[in-house]
Amino acid sequence: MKATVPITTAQLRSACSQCNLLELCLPFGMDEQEIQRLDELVGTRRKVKRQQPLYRAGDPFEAIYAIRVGWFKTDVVLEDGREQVTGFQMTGEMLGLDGISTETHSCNAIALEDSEVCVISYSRLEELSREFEGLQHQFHKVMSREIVRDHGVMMLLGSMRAEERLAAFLLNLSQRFTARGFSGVDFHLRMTRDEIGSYLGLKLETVSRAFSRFQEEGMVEVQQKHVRLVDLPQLRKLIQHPVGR
Amino acid sequence: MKATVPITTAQLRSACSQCNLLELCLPFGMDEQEIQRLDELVGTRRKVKRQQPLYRAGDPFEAIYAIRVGWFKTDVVLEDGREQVTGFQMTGEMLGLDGISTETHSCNAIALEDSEVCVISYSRLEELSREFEGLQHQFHKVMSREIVRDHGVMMLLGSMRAEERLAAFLLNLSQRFTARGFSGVDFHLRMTRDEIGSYLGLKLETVSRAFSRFQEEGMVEVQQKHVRLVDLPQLRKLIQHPVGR
DNA sequence: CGCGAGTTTGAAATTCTTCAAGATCGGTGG
DNA sequence: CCACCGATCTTGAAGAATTTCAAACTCGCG
Repeated sequence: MKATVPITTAQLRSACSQCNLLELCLPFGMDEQEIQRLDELVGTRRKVKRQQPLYRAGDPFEAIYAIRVGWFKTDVVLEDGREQVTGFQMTGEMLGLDGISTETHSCNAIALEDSEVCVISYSRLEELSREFEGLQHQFHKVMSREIVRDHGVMMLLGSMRAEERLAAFLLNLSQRFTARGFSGVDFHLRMTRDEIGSYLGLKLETVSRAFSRFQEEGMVEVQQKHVRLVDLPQLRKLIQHPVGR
Repeated sequence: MKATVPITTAQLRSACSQCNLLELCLPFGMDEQEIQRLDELVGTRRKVKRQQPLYRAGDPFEAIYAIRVGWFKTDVVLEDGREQVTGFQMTGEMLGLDGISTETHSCNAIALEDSEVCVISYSRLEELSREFEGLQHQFHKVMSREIVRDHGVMMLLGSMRAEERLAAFLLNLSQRFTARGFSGVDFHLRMTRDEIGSYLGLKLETVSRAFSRFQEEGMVEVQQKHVRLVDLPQLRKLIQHPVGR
């Protein structure tokens, strides 16, 4: 664990105008001047240690969050303890949109590794997006994208079998890593088999077996959390032409 | 099939200010004067016959829709023909939010019975919601509610077994019928077993069997599409205390 | 009255889960 | 530096849930 380096307030304040996540984040589509105004929107950053919550179901909703560095999972927990992971979020992605509807967060957001987020005051965001068409539009797109993503997950959970689900999951990660300039064929999973299983509606053993089968078939190389996608086309085929249906 | 009655343009134009769906729809939270301005937002209504699409995946996105009367399903279809129903929408609910993100609809919206929707120009909605805080806020809530709903469906698909899924589905319908002033214990399903199955990630036979079991246990009375929920508490218990886990 | 779409039911097949036992990894302390 | 620990992961075998296949039934409608 790194020692915490004291930082000044100035450092704590984010500058959207200088952030390299610009195109992935809210400011996309705004002009330079507008983006400068955005700096007032993002009040502070916040660090969240591995396994710690950024927010919890039931917390009052005040802000949404843009991930600067790190990984999170969001999950919903039933009374009887069953957990459903509803998503994994990485650098450049948004968290907290679930809270707008009831002004209370409806899921937990937990850091999968030491992470840092930009805190975006929701009331300020609404104000500013009444002023800037570009911001408004981009924000709506971000919300809509989340809805579309969720439909994809429903497809996965409702219509695919175990190996297809895992293949789809890996391809999705691959695409997101690529979009952020990381390798899309060689990466490190931040989540456990159990968490993947929860997300995919499978038991951890089933996830593990699917990984093993992929490895046997020479599609991926897996060593615990490290994954190498050796045969992307084959993985894609797996989804489009599922065996035996 | 009813004969199409000729209607005047005046009738075709919706008047939000006079609509009895006010509290269920976008205008919620706006004052009277603001709502009058809304009338310019909703250009026209549109009738959609049973089995006909309101929009299809790939269609350019221009408007969102508020259902005045009727029922729809939204679905995503994979290349190999597998269909995943992503939702069932009834009177007072919104359709089309999926299109904002890419300016192209990402799913199909099909009428389950002869229906009628208010067509809400999206660009006008963005304009007006820059002007009216109440409208803006309500619109954001509607989108966020959709996200929360989707998380609920993921929970259902990922963590529940067949009978729990059906129970949750029936309770959800019950609650929505009640919210609209219809009976929440005695209603007519607009969708087939196959569509329910697709939504719940089950085969139609499994849905049918679950219905039969509920009937045997005296929780519901089913006759084809007609459903009577005889023992709501028992149905609720089924979700919270699933058997054998 | 019969047709067809939609539904129900049974029995066999399949997929996934459960239970159980080891294996592996990263980190910790002697 | 190495042995050990807990957490995580893998693998096998048995069991359970769901699907598949097949056949019969029901109901509204022409």
